[in-house]
Amino acid sequence: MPPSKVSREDVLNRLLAVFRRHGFEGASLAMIADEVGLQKASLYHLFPGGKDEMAKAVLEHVHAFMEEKVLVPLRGEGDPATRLHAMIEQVRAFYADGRLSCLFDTLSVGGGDNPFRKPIGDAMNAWMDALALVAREHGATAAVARQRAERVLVTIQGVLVVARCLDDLKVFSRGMHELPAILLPADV
Amino acid sequence: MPPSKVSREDVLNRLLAVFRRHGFEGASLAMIADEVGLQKASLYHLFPGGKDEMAKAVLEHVHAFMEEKVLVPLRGEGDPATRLHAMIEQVRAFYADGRLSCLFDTLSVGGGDNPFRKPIGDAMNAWMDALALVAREHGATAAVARQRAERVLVTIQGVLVVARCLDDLKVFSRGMHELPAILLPADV
DNA sequence: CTGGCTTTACCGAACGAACGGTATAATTAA
DNA sequence: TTAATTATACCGTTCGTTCGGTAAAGCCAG
Repeated sequence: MPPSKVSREDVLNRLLAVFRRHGFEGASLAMIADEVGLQKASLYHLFPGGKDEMAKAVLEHVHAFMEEKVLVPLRGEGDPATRLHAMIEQVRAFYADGRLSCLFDTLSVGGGDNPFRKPIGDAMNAWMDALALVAREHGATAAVARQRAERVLVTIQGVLVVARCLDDLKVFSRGMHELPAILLPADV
Repeated sequence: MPPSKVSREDVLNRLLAVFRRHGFEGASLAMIADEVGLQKASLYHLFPGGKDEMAKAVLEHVHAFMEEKVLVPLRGEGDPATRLHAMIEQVRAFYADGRLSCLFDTLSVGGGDNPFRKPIGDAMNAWMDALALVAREHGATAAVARQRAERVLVTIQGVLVVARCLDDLKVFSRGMHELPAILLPADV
């Protein structure tokens, strides 16, 4: 067989870049093929299910990435503050300091019949669980921990949208800076 | 002349509903015509500039609505807490308690060449200014007031995205509940 | 080795459908 | 009649998708 022009990892990362930037409807096959560096027909060889399967695969790819780089460290050893800071650095990198949008945001638009909603919800819930665990270990009750974890996710998604709308990366930086105080406040 | 089937106000509100739900690329003219209750040709009579002009008009419509229902009350008389609560009620209604997405979010996806970015940024800045004014009157310095106003906007945008991704309206409600503590904390 | 066979990765060309957009005629209150 | 408004039909383009086919690497009997 001929050698792959691009590894599957690269293909998924480039698909991620297109979908997070233009959304599902906004990303045309021509645009995708151009960005990935393959012809449309080649994309259908890799993803027989077409555009839907590409987006699904990207969602799974992001989930695996998050599991490895975010959730495992969050659930790991060390004191809560250190683990949270590790997550924050990964989040900074993943969103390029606020320059890139969240795939969950861009792929969750559209009616409730949107087939991406469920995997997105699952991923977000997993993220929230891992954050709540850290808050619990810091001393919060289960209910309070969950509330604080939710605030962290709300802040991350919020700064991404506001930074994009205002075209101001500092909004993102400030938001990241506030996360420790949100999840692990000094009093209890 | 034949009577208008729908008032311009209605047309704009229905356009708003389509764009905030499906985004710009996701909203086809067929879908728009169906939702608005007009034929495509009628839409082009109302908006000769096509889909772009429709989205621009919706943005202006939202801006005018916000100016009247949100910014003016925010800048008006009465104590800061009362004015903020008035805004929160308007926000609740505008987003249908979290069921509807933010037009700024759905129309700001895509590259930086997106023509809607500027009006969106202007609208958000105006909103932030009005919020900062309230915080200032509550006793905060200009810098702190701006920071708190930013947190309010981040929270609103954040809960909208998270509520949509988790399909959980309570996220929105909880976020709205926290806004007074964010903009007008008890100390200072 | 070696030749043929299979498998795999990829591409050019084309498909019908839907896209955004535009003419032009029909309709209708003033 | 007239002018605003809507309806029908259609334009060229792009959409997502499919098909037939090419070429390179692995496999294995001779």
